[in-house]
Amino acid sequence: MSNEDSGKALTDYPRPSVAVDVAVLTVHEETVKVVVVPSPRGPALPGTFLHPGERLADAADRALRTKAGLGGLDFHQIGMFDAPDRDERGWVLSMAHGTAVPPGIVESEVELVAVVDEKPVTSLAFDHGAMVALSVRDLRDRYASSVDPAGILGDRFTLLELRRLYEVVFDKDLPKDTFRRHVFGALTATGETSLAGGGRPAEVYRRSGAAALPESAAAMLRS
Amino acid sequence: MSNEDSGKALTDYPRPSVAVDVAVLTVHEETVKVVVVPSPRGPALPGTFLHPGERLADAADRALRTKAGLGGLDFHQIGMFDAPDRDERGWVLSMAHGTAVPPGIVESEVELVAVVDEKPVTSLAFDHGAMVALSVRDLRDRYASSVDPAGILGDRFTLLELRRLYEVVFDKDLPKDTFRRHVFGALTATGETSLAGGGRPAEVYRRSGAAALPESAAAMLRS
DNA sequence: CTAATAGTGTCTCTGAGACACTATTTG
DNA sequence: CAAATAGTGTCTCAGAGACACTATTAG
Repeated sequence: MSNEDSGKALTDYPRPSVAVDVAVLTVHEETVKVVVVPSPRGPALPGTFLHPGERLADAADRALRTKAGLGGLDFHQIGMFDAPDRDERGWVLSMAHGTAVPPGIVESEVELVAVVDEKPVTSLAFDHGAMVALSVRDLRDRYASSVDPAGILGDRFTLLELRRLYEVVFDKDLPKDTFRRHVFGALTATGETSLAGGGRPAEVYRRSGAAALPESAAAMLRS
Repeated sequence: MSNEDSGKALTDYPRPSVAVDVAVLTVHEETVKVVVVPSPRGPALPGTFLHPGERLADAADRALRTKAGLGGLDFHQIGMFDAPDRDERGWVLSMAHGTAVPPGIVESEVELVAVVDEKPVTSLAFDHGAMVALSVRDLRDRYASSVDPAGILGDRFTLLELRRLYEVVFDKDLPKDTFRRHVFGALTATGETSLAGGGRPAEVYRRSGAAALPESAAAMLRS
């Protein structure tokens, strides 16, 4: 905020309602998907109004718990959507948040909508489609500088699983040997192996610490 | 926003005041600086309360015009600051915005505070110091992918001027030949020359179109 | 054995960075 | 002329990407 508006007191202006909406992204069946919930205007992102004195991230958490059965995620602010006519019910600002989760923790009755080319394939209520688009870009930015920071794969995974995840997130094929050399420094081998592939067992890795990727990895991922 | 909160109407909740604050960055005398204005709590970013039905960017523009004599800039949302106790006068959320300007357009009576290591050297009111820090990071992100997108140098400049600007923004020395090869593709020669240096005249360039930099430039700039 | 997948040695070629040389001005 | 700055040719070395080979499983 600021110094006061030359004599205007805080209460002099009508205030907007402030809401939060959350784009919960995941990767399932080789596709980026987003959690949506039913609303009178069709599928929408889970959201809620901010309660008095509440933090935005707490409101986001509350919305996710009550509407999608998801709790304890960490949110990123994506952008404040402030078109005065974005909600016919009145003046409502909404802070869009983004997060990502492993597909397994989304309950089966929660609906997932595929996201292709940064756009949900089903059109969403309000300006929620634009929120999803920005969330996907944010996801890419974060995945370009760190190995699976949202833990979509959980804490143990093979290089094949990791590469498939990155191919879906960045929507491009990635060569296995080059990919391996780019991410290897950010991983720690667990000693375990996985036979999921059907051929030679794959080493199982976990993220090392922050799992930071070199700048060169971002160049590879963004083409 | 979202589907309504199960029966709660829009007016049922007390609403926060919503403010905007703007970190106007510039580069002057080899230093990143930020525009501050006086406030009862000491130097603060220019800001104001959002008027009914107003867009955040319009409020930001209004704050800058009335408090710093700057208009028509383009703003980037930096983050919503929402600590319930961030303003003792009440519950005030503030959307921090960032922008950058050529030093020449800042009127001489407007105060500039140097920003070192992403922190203003003078402590600012409220959480404005944190807003400045985030704005500097945003500035770096934007300058890493495009040539002087905010036009701090105006539309014509020599490579020396451009390199000095980037050295200040990224706080590191940049080799002249390597720097030149990284940015050259994003520039168009004007045919004019500048004698500002005192030696051989320097070619004057302008940004070509979007002036997008290659990914490799980001790697150089971020070390 | 074959098929399938995992992992790596190695080659090539690009290009980033360093160095130094040439070019063009002022005094 | 010397001094200062601008611009570039060239060398080297790292490393990205491609290819192909070896490794380890199942059947």
